[in-house]
Amino acid sequence: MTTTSATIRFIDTELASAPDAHEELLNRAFFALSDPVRRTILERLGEGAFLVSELAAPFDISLQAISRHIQVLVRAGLVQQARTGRISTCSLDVGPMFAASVWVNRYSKYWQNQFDALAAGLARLDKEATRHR
Amino acid sequence: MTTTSATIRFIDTELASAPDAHEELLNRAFFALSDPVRRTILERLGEGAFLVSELAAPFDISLQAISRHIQVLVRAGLVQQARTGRISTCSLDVGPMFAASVWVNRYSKYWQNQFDALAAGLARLDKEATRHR
DNA sequence: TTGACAATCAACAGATCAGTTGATTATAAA
DNA sequence: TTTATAATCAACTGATCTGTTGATTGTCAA
Repeated sequence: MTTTSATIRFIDTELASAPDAHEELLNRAFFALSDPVRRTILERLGEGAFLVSELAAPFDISLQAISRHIQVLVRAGLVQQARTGRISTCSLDVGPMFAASVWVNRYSKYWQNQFDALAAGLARLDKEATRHR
Repeated sequence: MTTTSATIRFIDTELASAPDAHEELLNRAFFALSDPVRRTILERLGEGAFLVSELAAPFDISLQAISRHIQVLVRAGLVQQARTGRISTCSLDVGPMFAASVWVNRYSKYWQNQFDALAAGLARLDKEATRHR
């Protein structure tokens, strides 16, 4: 390593003091994942660390726009930035992605038995409809 | 079953004709998941089928707002609605959620070796920095 | 020192989002 | 038939998103 680099970690005091910080991070993680440009950036970062300008190169939009996309990813905790002088190295932090995966995967069990749940729900609604009659 | 019910499936012709329909569905699924109200609705639907008014009851916002939240979920393919008369039964469709899970879980392998990737990326950047010198 | 480069900041325009209230449609009940 | 209910539609407001261009900061190179 030629230069010391201070890792920039996003510290959101408002977020840290909130009672449901985890939920807010889920909001940001899912929102960050809802844009194809940001997903492509994440895919790229899966291969290793890249500069902002390198990440921006494949896209037709301005460097400033890409910089702000990266800021969204940083605020979601998905990406870390380490500035060394004038360059900023971006790398993946899959922690929040793991949290998103955990949330989504709670539904995988319903994948096989959703018909049972649907049937049960319909039966309950039928009973309610009868009660109203 | 007391009444025949026509299952309403969202057919987006613009989406169907697009070359990257799958990517657009991912956009919508992740965006739909980025709101805590919509996630709560999905959690509830994991237990079975519910009416729109039942889903709206726990929230402090208007029924119209909840109705539009559900529309977002339907457009993402996460929820199906079956109208029988004046009532609309909502149920879960975990297909797009499964797709989102697949996308996210591609990164689980980087969870263990991200340090190697980061190290490799930094080494490459070091080489590039040397080349520029 | 001067100039080029990486990256971010700032201000703006257009689009979308999330909530509201009021009107409307369609069914069930009195 | 009249009335109440379930749900959506329509129009509006304030906030947020995404892109742009122009200016600014900080570092490296000539």
